[in-house]
Amino acid sequence: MRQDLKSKATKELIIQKSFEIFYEKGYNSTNIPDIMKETNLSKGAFYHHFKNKCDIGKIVINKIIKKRIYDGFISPLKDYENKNIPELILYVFTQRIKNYSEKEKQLGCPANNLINEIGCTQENDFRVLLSGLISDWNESLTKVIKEGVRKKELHSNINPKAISTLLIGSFEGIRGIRKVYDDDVIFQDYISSIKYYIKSIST
Amino acid sequence: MRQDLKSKATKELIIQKSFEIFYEKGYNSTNIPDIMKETNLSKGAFYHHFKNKCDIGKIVINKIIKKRIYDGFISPLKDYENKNIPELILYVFTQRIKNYSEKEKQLGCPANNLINEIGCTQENDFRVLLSGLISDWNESLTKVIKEGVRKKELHSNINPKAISTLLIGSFEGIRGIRKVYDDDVIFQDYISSIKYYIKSIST
DNA sequence: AATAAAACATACTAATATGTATGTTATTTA
DNA sequence: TAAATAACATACATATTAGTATGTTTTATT
Repeated sequence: MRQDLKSKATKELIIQKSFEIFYEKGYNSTNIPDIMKETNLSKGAFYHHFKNKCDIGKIVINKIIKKRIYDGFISPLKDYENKNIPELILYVFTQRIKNYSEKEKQLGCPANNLINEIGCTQENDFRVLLSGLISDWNESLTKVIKEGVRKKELHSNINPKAISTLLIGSFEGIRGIRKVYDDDVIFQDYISSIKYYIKSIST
Repeated sequence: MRQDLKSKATKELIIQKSFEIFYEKGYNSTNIPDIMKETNLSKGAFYHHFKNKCDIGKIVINKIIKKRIYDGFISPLKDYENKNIPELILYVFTQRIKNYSEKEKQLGCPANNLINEIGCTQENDFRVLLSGLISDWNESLTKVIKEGVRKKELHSNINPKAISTLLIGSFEGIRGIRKVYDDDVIFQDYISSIKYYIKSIST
């Protein structure tokens, strides 16, 4: 195999497996041997491609988690031109929850898990990356809410940024709390409230 | 010193210091030597009073964190007889945030930190204890919201349990997200939205 | 006062971790 | 095709940690 392709493939394998184990065990409880067992490669391979655990942590955030938030929450907001904004927002925040697998329900949101576990304890780099994820999401959602106001589908006296913050915060909070339950009651109540809430800010 | 008093005092010291270090470093990253350095006692003292780390973890939840939630969120709801319910709820969910110290802003909510870090990864005991904290809180708040409906201070067509879930979830979510920021914008937006939200469900 | 037991302290074992140093094999390049 | 280098594997040095075993001191009991 060509060396550059092989190197790239190995790197991506290690990054992907790292993400999965961080997601399942948390960042601090994951160790390099754990990761490399999953890749069927040796520790030498890891340290050939990455500096250390911190290094892979940041890369996982930038390559995997960032993309997940983009694909799941930002991208679906993009083509808001033709759609009813309140419906679009409701869809994004409830349809995903309805489609979560058992594993995703138990393990919560990868981004939120990292935010809560290492948001403030690890070096500052992590904090900046993680806040960047939320800020990107928040800005995209705020833009859509503003567009909803412009189109008179949302009340004009609302605070778009504040609403965006509440939507994102409540979503992440609920996904966290769901982790300690073994049923979907909390999700159902959340969806019920979000429906009501979005209705209340709609024209 | 009397032996039973001494024993009790030592236990309480270890529990309190454990809570503080769990809060600062997270559960998984805290080790017994870390804790005992803070108490100026030896490791032998720890294992004399507690079985292991898991044991102290559960005790910290039951003795410290449970009480914090009770004192901070449940107890203030108790004397709702004489108060306006929407105002009381708004007060509980915003006043606390305004009074948080820098440390509390950076470190987030002790309960939510544990929920997100070890909610599903550790043994089932933790999950049950942590969900119990949220359930107790949720039930107390739901009761108050129902009382608000009865007193016609809140709309009759709302879903009290769902509203309670959204309030708690958003609060915890926001406290988590705040950890990766170094300013209070996210709190201000949250407070703004919660004010608007509570107004929207009030008569 | 003598004995027992609780409250610790110290020393140690065993397991596990990170990161490095040094091999070996595959690929590239001159 | 030979030298160089990248892509790994293996072995190791070091550190850390949980938990135990066994001391010593303090308090309680008889």
